[in-house]
Amino acid sequence: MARVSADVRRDLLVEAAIRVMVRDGVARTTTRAIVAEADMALGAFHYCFRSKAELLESVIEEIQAHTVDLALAAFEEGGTLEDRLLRGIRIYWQHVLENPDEHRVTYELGQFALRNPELADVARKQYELYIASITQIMETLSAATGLGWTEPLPVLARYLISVIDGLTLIYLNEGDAESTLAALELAARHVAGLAA
Amino acid sequence: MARVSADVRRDLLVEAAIRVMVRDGVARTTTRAIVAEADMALGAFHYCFRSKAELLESVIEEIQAHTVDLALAAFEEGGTLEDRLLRGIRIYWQHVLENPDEHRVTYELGQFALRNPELADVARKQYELYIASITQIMETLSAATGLGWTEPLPVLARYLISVIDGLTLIYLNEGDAESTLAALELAARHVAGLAA
DNA sequence: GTCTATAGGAAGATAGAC
DNA sequence: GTCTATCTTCCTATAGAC
Repeated sequence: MARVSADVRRDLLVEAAIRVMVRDGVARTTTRAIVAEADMALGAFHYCFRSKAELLESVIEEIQAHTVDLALAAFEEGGTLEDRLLRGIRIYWQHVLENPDEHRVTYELGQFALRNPELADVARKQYELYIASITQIMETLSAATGLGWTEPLPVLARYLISVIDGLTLIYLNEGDAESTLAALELAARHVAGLAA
Repeated sequence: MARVSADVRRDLLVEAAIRVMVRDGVARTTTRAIVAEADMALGAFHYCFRSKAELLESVIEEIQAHTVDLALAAFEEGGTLEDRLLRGIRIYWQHVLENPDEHRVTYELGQFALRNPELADVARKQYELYIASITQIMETLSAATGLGWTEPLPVLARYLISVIDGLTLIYLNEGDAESTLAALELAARHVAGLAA
């Protein structure tokens, strides 16, 4: 590859890594597979990143930003609180149906990071960010509709994330899209009923 | 090690593998680490199991049986439907608090298995078994209290599993035991309210 | 059945010519 | 900055003596 700044190569490698992860799984995403996907020489890897862990940190941050942006966008627009909640859930669900492997990577990366001392902090921050984002969404929803929540927000936020996470995981493992979506909507209506 | 039948060695290796997984994670559970934990020679591995995948299959089945037994036991004994549901949830939660790494292994194994062609079937069956077990528990609960469910059982079963799975995952990643248990009880009471 | 020794390969990381 | 060649380590699996 002709002369390209190391900064640009960093981005190219992060994107290539994500493609490999989505296609082959995190465990098979080796430095060799990444540089092959990015069409670079193996040696290029280590003057762009000090180590593989450093690349993974960038990958996690990239996916994080992408996910949070998607989530915030999904709950935009008006309607009753229940409408907005249901609409957000359906947009999310559509994304899962269309990109199941992308979501699988999220879980794999989380677990991989937690087992790696160099990445454990990043993994914990990932979840904290998700919780903060959902909390923010729920605050926006209640403010926009003038309602309050009958349960503490930290509890509601964890409840909603867990349902979304858990149902996604079930769907990825078992594949019954219909029952899973029905369960998701059941939970969304439950949460909507907790606003008063 | 003195002369021991290959069958006994199989069991010893499965148990050793589980200990290593709980301690070090699935990714670091190599054949070498397993035989070391079981205090056997490396060569012993391959006249007990044809391959590492064959051992992993046994590990998954062992953990499966153990988990289902625990779940069924947790929902025994009498009381109202809500009492029994809450009691079962709390017994489960106690187990998570006391054995977090054991639960982490469940998720890791599931994902590892799904990415491995030789184990993908086993992984799918694992989830089907969990769904069937929860379905059975919910049928027992409604029969014992003379109530029916206002939502289809396949939906309720997936909902309950997802909340349990999702909240466990959040707790393992983030560690707020209090909010997580509160969210778990919120879901349990919601489910109890769906019986009529 | 049981062990030691080793094959055969893939991983992350580096050295050093250009 | 860029590449090829290579170091070192660790993996699964097997061969073959006892």
